[in-house]
Amino acid sequence: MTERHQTLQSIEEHWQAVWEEQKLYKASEEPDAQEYYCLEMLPYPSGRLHMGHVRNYSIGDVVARFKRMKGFNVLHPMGWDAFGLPAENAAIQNKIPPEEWTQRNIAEMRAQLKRLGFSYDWDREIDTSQPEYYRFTQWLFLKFFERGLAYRKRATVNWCPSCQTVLANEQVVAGECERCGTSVTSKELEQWFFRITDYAERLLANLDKLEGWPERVKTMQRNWIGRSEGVEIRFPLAGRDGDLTVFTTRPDTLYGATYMVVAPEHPLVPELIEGQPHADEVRAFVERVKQQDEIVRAAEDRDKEGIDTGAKCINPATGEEIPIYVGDYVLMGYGTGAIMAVPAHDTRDFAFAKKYGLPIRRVIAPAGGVEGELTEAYVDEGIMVNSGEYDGLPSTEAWERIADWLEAQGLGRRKVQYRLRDWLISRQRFWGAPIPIVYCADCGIVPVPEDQLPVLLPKSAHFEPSGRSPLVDAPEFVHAECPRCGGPARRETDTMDTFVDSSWYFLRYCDPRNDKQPFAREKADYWMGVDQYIGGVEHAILHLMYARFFQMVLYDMGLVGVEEPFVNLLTQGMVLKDGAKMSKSKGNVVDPNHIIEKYGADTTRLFVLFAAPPERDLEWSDTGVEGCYRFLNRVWRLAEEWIPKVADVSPTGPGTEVEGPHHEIRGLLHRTLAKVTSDIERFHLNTAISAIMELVNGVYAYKERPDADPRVIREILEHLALMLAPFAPHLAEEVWHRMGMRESVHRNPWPEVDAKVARVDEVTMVIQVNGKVRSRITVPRDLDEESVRERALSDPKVVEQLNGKSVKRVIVVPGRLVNIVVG
RNA sequence: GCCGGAGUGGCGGAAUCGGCAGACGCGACGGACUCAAAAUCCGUUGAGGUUCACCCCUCGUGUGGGUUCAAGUCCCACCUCCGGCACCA
Repeated sequence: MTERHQTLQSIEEHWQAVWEEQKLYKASEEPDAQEYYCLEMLPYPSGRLHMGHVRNYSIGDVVARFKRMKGFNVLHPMGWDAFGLPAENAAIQNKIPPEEWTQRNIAEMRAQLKRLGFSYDWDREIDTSQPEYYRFTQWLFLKFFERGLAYRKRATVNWCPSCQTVLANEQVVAGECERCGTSVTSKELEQWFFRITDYAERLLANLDKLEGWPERVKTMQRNWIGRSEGVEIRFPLAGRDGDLTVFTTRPDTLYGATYMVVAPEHPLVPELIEGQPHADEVRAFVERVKQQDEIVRAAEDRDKEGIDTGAKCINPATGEEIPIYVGDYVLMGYGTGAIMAVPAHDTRDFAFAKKYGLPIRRVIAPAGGVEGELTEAYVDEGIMVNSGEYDGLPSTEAWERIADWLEAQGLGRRKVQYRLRDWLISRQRFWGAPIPIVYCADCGIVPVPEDQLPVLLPKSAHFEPSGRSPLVDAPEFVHAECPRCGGPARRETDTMDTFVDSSWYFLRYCDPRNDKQPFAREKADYWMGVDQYIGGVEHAILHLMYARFFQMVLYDMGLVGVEEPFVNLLTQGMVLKDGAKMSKSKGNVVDPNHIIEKYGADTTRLFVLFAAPPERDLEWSDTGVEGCYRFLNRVWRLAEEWIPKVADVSPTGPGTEVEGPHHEIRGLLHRTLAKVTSDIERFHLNTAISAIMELVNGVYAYKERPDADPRVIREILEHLALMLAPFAPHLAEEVWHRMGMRESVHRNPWPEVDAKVARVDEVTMVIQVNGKVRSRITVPRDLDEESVRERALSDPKVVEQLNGKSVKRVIVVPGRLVNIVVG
């Protein structure tokens, strides 16, 4: 093993050097060529690549190399999502500046990517933490600000006590910090937001147009956006002015609203309890609920709690006075923070009404009629009852009629409600793009003028976590001059969420060295949208929705010509070991470096492509890697043995006729080529590889024939190099050159299938009797149905099976099977 | 609870349209080469049955029904696992 291993190693490093020197993968805008933008999600420079990266980038590299050979002008870039917390944590722990730590990691990981031989255009490499990049992140912030899409407000926000910063809703997963897993608490703070909710409808509607996206991801985004149609209804307060507005998706149940519930944080609460006998108790309850953790309050099977405010309002449909409760199951963050409670037809209201002895009135009867007392809420559609003039109507119709009536009375209006919240983008951290804003005592919030960008991060800062940005303690950063009045001013010390950086990087790749603009429109027009985007499904909501939002805003600003950034999306599965995701805490991490060292880049890549289809999770297997290594060596030995013998031979090809076994092996070659081509196109990379393996197995048998035709073997070797090029680029290149080729195999066009050669002349057809396989016959491919039928019926095994029974029916599937139905 | 995806040999996985279930790889077993081993090459390998002299039979794709000449694939009901959302009114 060691000697051969040495050879493969030196092959890889040799070709990597050659490719780099020749800038083989450099992309430029060529108006006449068909462009293809192949993009993989850029990594965070955490230190070293993990197997998930290797898998992601191996898949992308197959696509890029294949499309290049197919004649496309391919853009295949790579860069670094280099801002982020780990760098700052490293600074705190090891006293290394974040910049230095980050650059060190980038250097390491870049070397790993190069060692794996991925076909990136390194001249387009970007680093989001460099001023050349983040000045335009800041520029885009200013544009958002100009358009009213970036704004500041005081709000209850998610706070991660460990990261010491606020988080966007999307970054809270099951009540925990997406990054570190710490339970998230809430804080009331003044923060910067992006008005993504303005785009909720478009973000949702456009999903239907994204035919190249997995249904799964689209569903996740739809759920996240959470559109629902309903009516906002004003309930007049009893015995005083004012009213309480609620949002409901069930106006048809209005007659069944027997009480109201408001969120503890609802602004009307103090007013409602003013002068009420139990005001102090209500106040105490509200305080207690507010203290509770978000997660505790949102916990699944938690008993709902509430208290009567003493205030009442009037149900506009029935004219009844109904009580107003404060309840912990109503959230201030959704709708109006108040609900009309219909216990008969809502499970939550039902539980609450039971607990506090509130009236339950059925207003919708199931189709089968009403029997007995309600034991649980009836939430389905039905026929209206106890609803005045609407009785007897189907509830769906009453929905519309009641909504009409409310609108006519000025008591309500139809409304579309979204679950999506605005994107909280400010972070109380150092290692991010500073928000380009200055606070002036006289002028207020003043944007930094474009010509003063970038707002640079100071060279040094104190990184002890304090719950506020380390920038606060960097006086040279904080002290500023007001751009408007020239007076003393204070610079914004929060930095931007790193998801802002990665929401437009794919545009920067189109024009990465532009120092005047984020990118030139014509370059973006040439390359965008991304023809194939590849990454982990964990970004289904976060990154993929933010990036879509950015693209839409930029589209509205006229900076780009397409509304959606990613035409086709492939979400790759995780890399598992022993059935679990690789993680340091489980101690099941396989370091790509070790595998590359032991087997080389080609083997490493081949294994992650072969062991599972890209979309599925991949179970790591050491012996599986061995198998791939064996296969590549098998190819290598075949080449070593035969290249000397075919050096001066011209290969068989279009127009050459060979017969018998020679024709057969050529047939296998061309059928393999057809399968590999279509398999790559539909991302069945594992079966593409297995097809090549089968071909190699076939050639191993063929080459042992005393009459093996060198011309045929030459044709096979050439095609083998071409087919392997996307999967094992180094070995393919070596074999290719050893056959005397001058140009790179990666510059060669993808070969064409010779359909005539690929076609099989004889096919084996299965003969079934009553659906059970009883025999097989070999027939000429195009034999007509009648003859097939005759041959099948006269087959000895079939005759034996028929044995006097009468043939009722014969089904012939051309080229496949015959089914004889007997009685 | 709602939404999405998946259940196939000892293991990873194949099977474009409803048409030979288990391609390819791993593992295992047997053989060749070798003084021996490694490497390599060649075979066998779903389970059970049968004089496996390679012929043949039965069963078999999570479970139970169904449609069909024919079902891993389509339909109905259910079970298990994974992912997302979850007091969203």
